[in-house]
Amino acid sequence: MAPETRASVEAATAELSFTVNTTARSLRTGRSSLAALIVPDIANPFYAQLAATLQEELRKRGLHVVVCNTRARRDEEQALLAEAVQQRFAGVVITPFRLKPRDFEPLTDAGMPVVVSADVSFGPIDLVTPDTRAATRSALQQVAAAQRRRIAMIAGPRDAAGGDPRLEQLRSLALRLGMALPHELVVRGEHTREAGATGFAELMSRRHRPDAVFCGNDVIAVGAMEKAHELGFDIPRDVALIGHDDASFASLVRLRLTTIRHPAAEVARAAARLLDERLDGRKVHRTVQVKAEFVARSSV
Amino acid sequence: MAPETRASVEAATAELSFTVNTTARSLRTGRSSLAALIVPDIANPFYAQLAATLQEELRKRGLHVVVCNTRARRDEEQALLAEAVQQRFAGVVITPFRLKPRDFEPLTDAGMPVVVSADVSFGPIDLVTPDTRAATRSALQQVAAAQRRRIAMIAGPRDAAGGDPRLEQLRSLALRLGMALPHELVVRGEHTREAGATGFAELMSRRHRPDAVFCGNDVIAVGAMEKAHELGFDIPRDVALIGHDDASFASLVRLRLTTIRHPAAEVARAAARLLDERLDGRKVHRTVQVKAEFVARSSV
DNA sequence: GTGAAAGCGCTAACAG
DNA sequence: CTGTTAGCGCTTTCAC
Repeated sequence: MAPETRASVEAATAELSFTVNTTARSLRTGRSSLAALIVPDIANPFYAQLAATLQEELRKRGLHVVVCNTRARRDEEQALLAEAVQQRFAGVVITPFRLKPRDFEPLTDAGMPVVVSADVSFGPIDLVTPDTRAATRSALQQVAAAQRRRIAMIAGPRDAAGGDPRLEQLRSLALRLGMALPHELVVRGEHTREAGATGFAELMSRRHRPDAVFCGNDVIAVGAMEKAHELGFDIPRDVALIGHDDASFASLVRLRLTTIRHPAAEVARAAARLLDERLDGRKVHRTVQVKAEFVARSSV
Repeated sequence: MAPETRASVEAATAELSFTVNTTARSLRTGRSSLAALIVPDIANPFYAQLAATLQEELRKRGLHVVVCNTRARRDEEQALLAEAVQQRFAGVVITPFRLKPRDFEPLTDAGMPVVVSADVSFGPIDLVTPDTRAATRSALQQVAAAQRRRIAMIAGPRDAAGGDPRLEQLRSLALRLGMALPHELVVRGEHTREAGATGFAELMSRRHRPDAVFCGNDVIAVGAMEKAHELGFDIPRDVALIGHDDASFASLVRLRLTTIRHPAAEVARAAARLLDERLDGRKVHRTVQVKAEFVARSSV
């Protein structure tokens, strides 16, 4: 290209503060620079880490990541998949929770690249899946070595798509190692701290208590931990606790951190409100102050 | 609308599996249904919670959230702001780290709604900011009540935009309460666990050790905590530790959780690679297995 | 090398 | 209430 042409174009670009309109580009080329990440709960540090790394990787290809939370609800999962087609996203990475293989057909029919991250397959679709067998066996062996024989699990909900492979695997491996995972020591709930707390309390109220509790993920495990403390159980002396995922917090903290609370949820709500008002036509700028709070815990 | 017309349209819609092309819609209307959230580190649970709530709130208005990580780097912050204009996003919510007020001018000139979430103002722009004064005072009072007088801080980097309001506030309140925050007890680093660990080690190697350490955020505090354990310091007996933000993990764990590690970063990399290959034309589906790992910590 | 023109799929405006 | 049309800003193609 002639250097003078280039210079004149660049001058005009700066003058008019021109930037390409990627919407028009996408319409013309049929290619969007956005990929969707659809997960049950982006506030779960496991998914947050997933989002961070995915974002970094896809950036190399010029793709941005749209993060979508389903709160593990089937209707939201479906709505988000439909939206991905409408938006002509470049691709979708999803951890389905209550979706069925059929739900993906519109996407694959439309030729949209889809990658599923899950313990089990969701049909003829790209899959990233963990091989947890050896790890679960190691966990059981360590439990057995500590003379623990009564295994329990706080598992995910009964209606999750693909069943509960973590539970099934634990059951079959426990059997093989001569340990019991009796039906009354399997409790179920959502992947939340509340479910973990409730489940743990329930398990420890059994006539024959478990001496090791496996959890469907680390969020459940943390709920169980908190309840254990509340009920005066010592972990691991009274009962062993094993999570799933190694979400960042799992290794982190040895005691409760005293802190100055900056309320993220409140901040987000305020930001959303400000954006809303702008979209509704507000012209002058506003400031919202949210109140920080000193939270005294055991590190002081 | 005539019910028969409606029926015929819906039949055709289903027949051809038609969905609106939101790209074309955006081009025509000039309105995008995407808002950007630009933060230093989405893997930091504080920002993950922010993203989750923002997403939920904006969803009510039909907006999706594009999550962008800057890794606290000024060049990435600038690139992302420029990208927001190009993409004609409906709005931007950002926690700037090394940006200057001038960097926002192209956005405001283009009429794009921008909300800043930060401790200090970044010019004539909507702002969500925490009021940490009373909380910091409470923290200092509790520290003083425990007969601690030598305060330290592991602060953020020196070149952060807007200085370090958390440090300034701590210094001025400490002074007012008759406590010392001597210069040699202020160390600086990025908002990472590594910086927290390094900073803590440095502080405890001082001739006159601090008896209370404040941290710029909870990620730093966790790094400090780990280093304290490694060096054999007991918290809070030997030294008090105070964080900032109350990121979800801050209150959670009383001991190190044994878990089965599901490597989120590896999963993300695999998913990105699969997406890549699809975009490059691969037609058959593939499965990637990542290895889970049993991580024995103190809960078993 | 540069210039002109068509058309991506939609919405908004207007005519019937 | 329905049908027609222009044009959003870009990329691609083809002619110069």
